[in-house]
Amino acid sequence: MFFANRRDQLSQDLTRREFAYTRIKDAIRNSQLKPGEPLTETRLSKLLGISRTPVREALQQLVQEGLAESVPGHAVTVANRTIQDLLDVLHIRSLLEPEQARLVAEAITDEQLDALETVTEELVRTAQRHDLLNWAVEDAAYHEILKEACPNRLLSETVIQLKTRVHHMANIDTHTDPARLKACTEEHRAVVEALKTRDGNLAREAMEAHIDALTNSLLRRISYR
Amino acid sequence: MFFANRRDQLSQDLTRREFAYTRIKDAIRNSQLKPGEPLTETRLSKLLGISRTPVREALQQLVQEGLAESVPGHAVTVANRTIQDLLDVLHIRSLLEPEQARLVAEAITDEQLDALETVTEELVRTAQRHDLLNWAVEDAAYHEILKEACPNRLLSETVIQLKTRVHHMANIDTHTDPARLKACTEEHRAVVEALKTRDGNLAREAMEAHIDALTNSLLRRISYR
DNA sequence: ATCTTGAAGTTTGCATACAGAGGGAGTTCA
DNA sequence: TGAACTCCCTCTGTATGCAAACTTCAAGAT
Repeated sequence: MFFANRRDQLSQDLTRREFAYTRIKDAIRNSQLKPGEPLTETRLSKLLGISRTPVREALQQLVQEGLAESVPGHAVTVANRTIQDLLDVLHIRSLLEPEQARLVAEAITDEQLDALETVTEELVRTAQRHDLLNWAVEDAAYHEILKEACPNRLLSETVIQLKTRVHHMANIDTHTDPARLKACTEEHRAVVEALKTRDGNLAREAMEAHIDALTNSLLRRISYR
Repeated sequence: MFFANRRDQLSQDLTRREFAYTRIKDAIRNSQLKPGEPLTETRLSKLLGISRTPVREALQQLVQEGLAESVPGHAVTVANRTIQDLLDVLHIRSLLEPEQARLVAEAITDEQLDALETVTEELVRTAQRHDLLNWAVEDAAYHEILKEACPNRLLSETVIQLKTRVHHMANIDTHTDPARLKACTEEHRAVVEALKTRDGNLAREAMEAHIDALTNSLLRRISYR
């Protein structure tokens, strides 16, 4: 159901809009809300126990982030992404993330490196248990650190935005394959190792290798069908 | 004033939200609304002759596009962009647009090439009159065609989004310099010429040269201060 | 059989009402 | 003089009401 736990429903320092936003977004991500499904304002507002106004604003945000689609004067629906969308995102990431890695390598602080180290260890641990949920959490933390360490914030934000756009496809993404998940984690670690040297080119190459691996894994998966 | 002309105020096939959005966006672009200025919902709704609801939604959209900023529980303000923001955008564009040009070169149709040709002629004409307003319109049309012709739509949309993010800085951008405006137009034409050959590498290089020129012009301008 | 029409019930888009948060002026107290 | 408090006013966040648009579905027309 939409709310297994009502405890955090309206925790003090969260506006109703933010509350609705995170709930609906999570529901899309874990496929409780399926692609193409109409997101009726009244239905959601009843489910969430709030009025239509904040729900409506949350939906607008989701549409702008590409997680939902809207035809004016018509119900908002959950976005129906394709494999091609995933490939498109990867293509853009292959242009942005290596450069991001390069910039980060030349600007990262020791504290940030330590933080990355910790996150990487968590990635390894969650990958071993095949704990996809927490792996994704750590992956987000990883990107968050890169964002903080990158002199070009907009670049990092763009990367994150692109990732969230197709995040609800994680199930058909490479991460369902346990072997691939571990390999992916190793690639993350390789990037961190490169960052440690503060050699921009090394970091760029490590990130390139990572995105290439993601892409190839996806392509291989497609060709199997 | 906010509305020199009331004639198109609520033209039939435009929702009030879209109406508010374009009006406020235009006002930000031409500096009728200045950076840091608070965008009070009631004030705007009175100015626009509509209620707070669609204004509020328009503001939300502007915030997500980076043209405005919002502190929760506080008025939305016009974003205060810096030269560094402009440079950051150019850096990202330098990663994306050459690749976009490459993809377009390999997929563009004859009709789209014709359309680009027409737009380019308009760019030349407006540049000669130093008609910045219409030049910007044609530039948008130019990018719109590239978007249509690019197999990776998301890539094109990302580029457009990045451009709009700093579009209201056009005044301190390179375009205030007449010579630079003409040069810029020539670079556009060079890209189109390259696209005509349908040679991906040629198009990529032409676009690279264009972004580099933009960046260098901006850097030169900064160093003068 | 297919297209048109139309009436009922949803659903969106917008307006408006209201409560609580925030900011500022003036006043009190140290 | 300056700090803190209070009252007032404005503004945001949210709820709700209402009309127009849209969907659906079935009856009627071609």
